[in-house]
Amino acid sequence: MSKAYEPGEVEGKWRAAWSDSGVFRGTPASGKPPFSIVIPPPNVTGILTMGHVLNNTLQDILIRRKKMDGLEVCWFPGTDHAGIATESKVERYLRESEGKGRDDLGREEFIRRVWQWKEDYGGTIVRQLKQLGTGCDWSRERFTLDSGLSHAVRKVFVELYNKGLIYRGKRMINWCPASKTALSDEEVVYREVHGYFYHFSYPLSDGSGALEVATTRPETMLGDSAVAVNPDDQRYKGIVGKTVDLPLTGRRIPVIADEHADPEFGTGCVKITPAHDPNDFAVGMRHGLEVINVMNPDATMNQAAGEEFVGMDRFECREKVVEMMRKLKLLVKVCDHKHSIGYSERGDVPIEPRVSEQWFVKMRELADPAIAAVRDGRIRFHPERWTKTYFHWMENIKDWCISRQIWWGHRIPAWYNDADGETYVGMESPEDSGVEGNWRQDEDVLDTWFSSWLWPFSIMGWPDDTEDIGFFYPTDVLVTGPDIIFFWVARMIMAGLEFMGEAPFKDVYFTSIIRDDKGRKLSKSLGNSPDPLDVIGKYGADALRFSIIYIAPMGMDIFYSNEKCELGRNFANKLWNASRFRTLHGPVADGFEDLTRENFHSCATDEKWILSRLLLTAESVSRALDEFRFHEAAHTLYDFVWNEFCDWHVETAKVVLSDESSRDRALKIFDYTLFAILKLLHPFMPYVTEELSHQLGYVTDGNSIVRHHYPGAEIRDIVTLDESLLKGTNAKFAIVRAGRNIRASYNIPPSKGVKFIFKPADEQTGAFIETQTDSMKVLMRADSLVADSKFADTRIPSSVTDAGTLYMPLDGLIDIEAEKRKLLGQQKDLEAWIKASRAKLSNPNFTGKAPEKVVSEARAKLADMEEKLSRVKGMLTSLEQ
RNA sequence: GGGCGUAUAGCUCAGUUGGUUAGAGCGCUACGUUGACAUCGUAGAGGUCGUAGAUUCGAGUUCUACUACGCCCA
Repeated sequence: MSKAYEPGEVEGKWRAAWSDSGVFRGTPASGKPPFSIVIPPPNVTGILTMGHVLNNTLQDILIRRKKMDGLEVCWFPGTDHAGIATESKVERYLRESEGKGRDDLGREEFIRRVWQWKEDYGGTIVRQLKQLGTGCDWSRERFTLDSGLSHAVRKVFVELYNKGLIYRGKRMINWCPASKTALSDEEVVYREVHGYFYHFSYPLSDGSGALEVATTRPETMLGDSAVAVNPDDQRYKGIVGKTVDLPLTGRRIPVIADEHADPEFGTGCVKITPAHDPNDFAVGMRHGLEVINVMNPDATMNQAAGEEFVGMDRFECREKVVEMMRKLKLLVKVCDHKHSIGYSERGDVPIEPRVSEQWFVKMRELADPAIAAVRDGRIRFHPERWTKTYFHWMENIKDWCISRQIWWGHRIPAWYNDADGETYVGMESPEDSGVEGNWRQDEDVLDTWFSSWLWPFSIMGWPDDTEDIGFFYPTDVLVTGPDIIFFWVARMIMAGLEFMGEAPFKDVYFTSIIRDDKGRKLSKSLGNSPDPLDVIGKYGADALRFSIIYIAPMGMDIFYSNEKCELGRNFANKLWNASRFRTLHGPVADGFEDLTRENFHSCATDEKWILSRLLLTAESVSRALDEFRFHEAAHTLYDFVWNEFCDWHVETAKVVLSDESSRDRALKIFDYTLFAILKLLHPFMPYVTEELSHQLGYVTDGNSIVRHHYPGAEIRDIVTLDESLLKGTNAKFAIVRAGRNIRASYNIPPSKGVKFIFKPADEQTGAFIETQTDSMKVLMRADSLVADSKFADTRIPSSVTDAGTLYMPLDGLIDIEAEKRKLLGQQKDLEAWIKASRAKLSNPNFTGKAPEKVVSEARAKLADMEEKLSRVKGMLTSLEQ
């Protein structure tokens, strides 16, 4: 074995082996209980991000662990067509490469090009996921535009339409002028911006004065159809019913009374632009006002805005309007104003509220069962607090605008007969269904999420009654980011309940959000998103996986930097070298996997200790994983491997391994423990654990560690836990540390052997330590270590520990002052402790009200400390002489 | 404006149902390294747990208010 772990050489080999052996292929008829996960489908145009790394590592941990638990696991992978994102990305590409846009090519040709692009570049993220080591069932990979999934989309559309839950209507929607399509409310992101309040004066037509209105969007005045005042506003009592001459337009518009006008706000007069503001639209509906749309779909001004504004961009027009009003002396004032405005998530421009005819899903009816499913615990969120966000959204849910004015996606299965105004909605076209008439299909496609919300069952072949659905639906866990709780999680729950009659998953784990080490969100434009493939190249996939889980606390943001992967790399290397140590002692021990309780009883104390610690670690890891505390499981394993197995067991094993009479047993215990460690770590670090289990001979050629059982409570069938043994071993380690400490403070080189004398604090400890001197001598690099309960303090270097006092007699070598300083420090600490402890124990409230156990422990501890203090004082006295 | 979250060592974070004088990793300091590992070892320095109250025999942990920062919704 090489001196250091080289991930590059190992990863490709096992990736191919896992794929060739079909170890992750789910088999419905296996007779084992199922465990399934559907991947949150990444955008087909995307490349792997750190967010994907975290999310998919977590899923892989679940999958591999459940596989090792003996379940029939299946992880369904696939990609999402990502309508607007993909369409604009490919269009940009086409414009750059051949100077042609969407409209130059026409619908059919453009779609053909997008498919071509998808074939050429769309597999990138899938290849990258494989590099991460994900145990997906790639034979079941799906794409949201596959024919089966498209069939499911049409089926759902038709069913909901027939139930009256999908309707078409003219509503005010969020319009993205960049992508020129409608968006759902969820695709609008609000941003705080510095803007201005422009105060305009609108002259009353009868010449009796003017009304002052304020607006943040002067250009919309060209579409005003009224000025509203509050009906209770005394100031304007006599004015309601009059008209004003709308400047710049030559139009005359009414003054109306409506609750929408807030008397407290500004002048109490508000201009009403029904075509360009959702609130104004509602006012317009109430009062039957004209809806005057003054903009084109790209947010340039149209004919209705007036001849001199036609073709201007809305922001350019804003300046011109303000300038013209100023010249007319109708601009009263301009004030700074901070407010939040909606931006298109995709187009990154302010959205334009726009009245248009769109398709909607009525959500109320679908939401209620979905609320109930989370409320009654059929679905559990982790961390639980996300249910609050979920409930709040679900309880105030609005209808979902699902039509998009783009070409890449599922075309809406609705046809119109212009002759008679009929609408036909069906799985197939009216022609194919034998419906007479002259039909044209709706030009629009559906929101991408309208296919994503079916993912957990469309991926399994729905609406056909497939074997996969029977066995793997509902899935077990969903792992995703909290940022798509509305877009995806909530809607999937609704769809699952509506179409399958059963929630699509039982547990939802919301991942942390990854930020850079300065706390900023990772983004392409900031250039602060590390490429996971570079990281894998530099540190290895296992290092990246382990590090990111290790630093990802549940429900909190992660501050990530590539350097943090050193932790995982060093850990993989540590594991590698512990294994390398093992290979230097010969081949794998016979029957190492079948340890019995009899074997355990014949073990050395150090071996009993490591097996006991292994048992407790395995149980704790299993518990943590059951409760989705991945980060805690990673910490538990890291600490056990590094601080217990490597620091202590490997060192003590050197003693028993060098003795012929204990060597075979020692190898067997070592192999049992090391293999258990590799199995426990496998879900986190699949490559290095697979490699090492083969190199060490724990797993045979052609097999995989993932087919071996995940260690857990069954270790109790072998190990008998013994509190006094665990406690004694801790004392032993404390004494070893004390010995190393004395050596270090006197600069004794490791090559120089020394003698130690140990004076135990009590008989029990003394008896235990006497049985441990062989291994302790090695750990302390001592020529001799004797336990002597009668040893009298003298002027020699020493260290006072809870378990007893350790002396290192070395001719003529003692720094009296340093020893005294050390002891005086200890004395001070002990006296402070004892004082506080006595005060506590002399308080009748404490002894009377605290649990008996706490009081007796405090008394025992005080006695120990007093005993230790007397030893420290004794040492000091002897030094004074 | 409403909701959620966070605040513990220089940095990033652990800290179970309240019960020893609060821990880890990284960084830092000193020493060391011919046998698994310099991607390492041994030892060490470093914190009045955001502020102010309350409950309690006892609060990093529970409650209230406040401050700061972050996120979501309108």
